[in-house]
Amino acid sequence: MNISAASKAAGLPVKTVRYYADIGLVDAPSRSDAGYRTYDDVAVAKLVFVRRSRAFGFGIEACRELLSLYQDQDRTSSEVKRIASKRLVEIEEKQRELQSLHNELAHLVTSCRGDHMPDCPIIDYLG
Amino acid sequence: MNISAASKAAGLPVKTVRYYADIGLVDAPSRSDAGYRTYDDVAVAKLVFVRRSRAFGFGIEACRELLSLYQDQDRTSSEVKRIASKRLVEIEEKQRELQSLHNELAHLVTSCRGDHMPDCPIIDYLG
DNA sequence: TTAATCTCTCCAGTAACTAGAAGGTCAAGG
DNA sequence: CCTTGACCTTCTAGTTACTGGAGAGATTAA
Repeated sequence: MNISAASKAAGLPVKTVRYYADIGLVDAPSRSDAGYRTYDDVAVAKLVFVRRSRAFGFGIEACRELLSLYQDQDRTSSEVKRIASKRLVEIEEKQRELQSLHNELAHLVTSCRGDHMPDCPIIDYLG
Repeated sequence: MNISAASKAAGLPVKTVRYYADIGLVDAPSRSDAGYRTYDDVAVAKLVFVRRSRAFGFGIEACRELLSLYQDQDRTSSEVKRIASKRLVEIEEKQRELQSLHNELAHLVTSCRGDHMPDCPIIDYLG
């Protein structure tokens, strides 16, 4: 498989596939005589794993840890759970943050008449 | 006022105060004989305005627009409301995204036993 | 053969700062 | 007068996770 086939199979842009090997997140693929990267199903599976992990918002370093656990037959589920729980806490923190932003901003937007006059509670609040 | 006093008054790091002038978000301050930046209350008020806008998650370009409306006696509140509403929509989109992430991840974390065994629904889901 | 489509590497840019280095300035104390 | 420490200056580079593009070589189909 050349890179574009692997890219399609993994659901990642070609550039990203190359990037993940560049930073050592996945193994550097073997090369054809012409220097083309060649991928097999195992390599693609790892790329898919990373894509799904990234979709949960895990950072590259967390993906690195998860991927290593994925490949480790002797892993314990507690290690995985610890990493996932940490991400969950981050998500919850972000949710609270956004909720509070939303409350405030929604209030301001509602109270702004949005007409041709300059008076505006949003600007007043910011200034 | 030198930069550190302005920074404290505005509630922004010194580096950020310099940065905002570098990118033309706020006016370049006047300089003392020695080349020190000097700030007055008006300049500080604008920095505070930017800090509050950024706290709502407005991007630099949005801050630029808001700041210009702030200083424009002939603004209409509808322009302000349009920008704020746009941000509100972004926040809501992000909230939905996080909610769905949270649902999925919380489910996985709950169903993972987190013990010394390798079996793990989180890893299974990712792989 | 030739044109289209891959692929390669390398460089630069994105958002919004932040860290640090090297060096000039200022006010207070001895 | 001198020093010490806090402050200021500019400049470069790093952060996250890619993404875009240039220039050049490889492969494939007609």
